[in-house]
Amino acid sequence: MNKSPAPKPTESELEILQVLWQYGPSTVRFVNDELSKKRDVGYTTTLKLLQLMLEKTLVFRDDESKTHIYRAAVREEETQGLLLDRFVESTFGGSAMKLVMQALGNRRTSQEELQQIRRLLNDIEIKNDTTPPSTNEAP
Amino acid sequence: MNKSPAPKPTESELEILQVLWQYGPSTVRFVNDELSKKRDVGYTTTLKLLQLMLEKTLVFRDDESKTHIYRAAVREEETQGLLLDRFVESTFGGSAMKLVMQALGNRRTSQEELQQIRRLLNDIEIKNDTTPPSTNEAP
DNA sequence: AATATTGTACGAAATAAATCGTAGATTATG
DNA sequence: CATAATCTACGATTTATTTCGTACAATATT
Repeated sequence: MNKSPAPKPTESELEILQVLWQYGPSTVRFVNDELSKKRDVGYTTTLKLLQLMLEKTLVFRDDESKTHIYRAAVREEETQGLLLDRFVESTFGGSAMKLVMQALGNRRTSQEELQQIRRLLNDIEIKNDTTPPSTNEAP
Repeated sequence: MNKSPAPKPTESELEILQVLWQYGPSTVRFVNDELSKKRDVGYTTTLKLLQLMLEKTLVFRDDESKTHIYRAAVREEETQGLLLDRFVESTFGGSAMKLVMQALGNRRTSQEELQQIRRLLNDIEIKNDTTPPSTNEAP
């Protein structure tokens, strides 16, 4: 039923996806230049990674012209959500709350950001009131 | 000046730390039994891991008696914070906000939990008012 | 005391991920 | 047109992590 199996980007692949998400379809050269700003990577390394990602269907590519163009095949939010799940599981033993507390607690968060979170909380509460829980009613 | 260099637990080491954090000092046997509840691990695998962790000083061990007892050498919150930083960096391009939004947004969060977060936000605001920003004043 | 059980040490294989070198094709440039 | 620059393909190496087998010591059991 589902077209995509379950792509699971590695650390390096993530880095590449970040670039593609941020700048849109890009050449290997461009991606590599971006990565190089942060750390040291060889061109062929990036190329290879992208080729592997193509097989995993983490990216699509347009090989019309000689210089291929790669673009993300997975959506940012979805992927982040997936990784978040993994992370919450492995590091916080499954408790998203713990994570949020840590993220907010051990970090200087600006007034503006706090405000933003409040708004988000309000939105969520409204949704909770409006659309009753789909699952989890008293057992 | 600093006694600890910078321990960076791997995925498997994390799992072990979780057990040690949760149950306190434990034998290899116990840790292995716990891990085995979730997935399949051989006894010597766990043993080896713990020995490696000992070298990395992720754990201490008491080898008075024949059966050694291991205990976590790193604190839960600290370690989680460290991993959180890495994760925020690699997955959310450094934006803790984005992460919090995702964690709260794409997840059914209970009324209680929301309440808890509100309280936390209040606490943080109070601290912000009380103790002016240590860093980051208008550049 | 002999044997079974349980434990540690440790090398080495299996796996996964990242990096790089080289070959050969295509396009740009003098 | 010849040569340089740029690009892809792909095998092979390197590095990190996990897993396991085997040897041997200590303890418990019969």
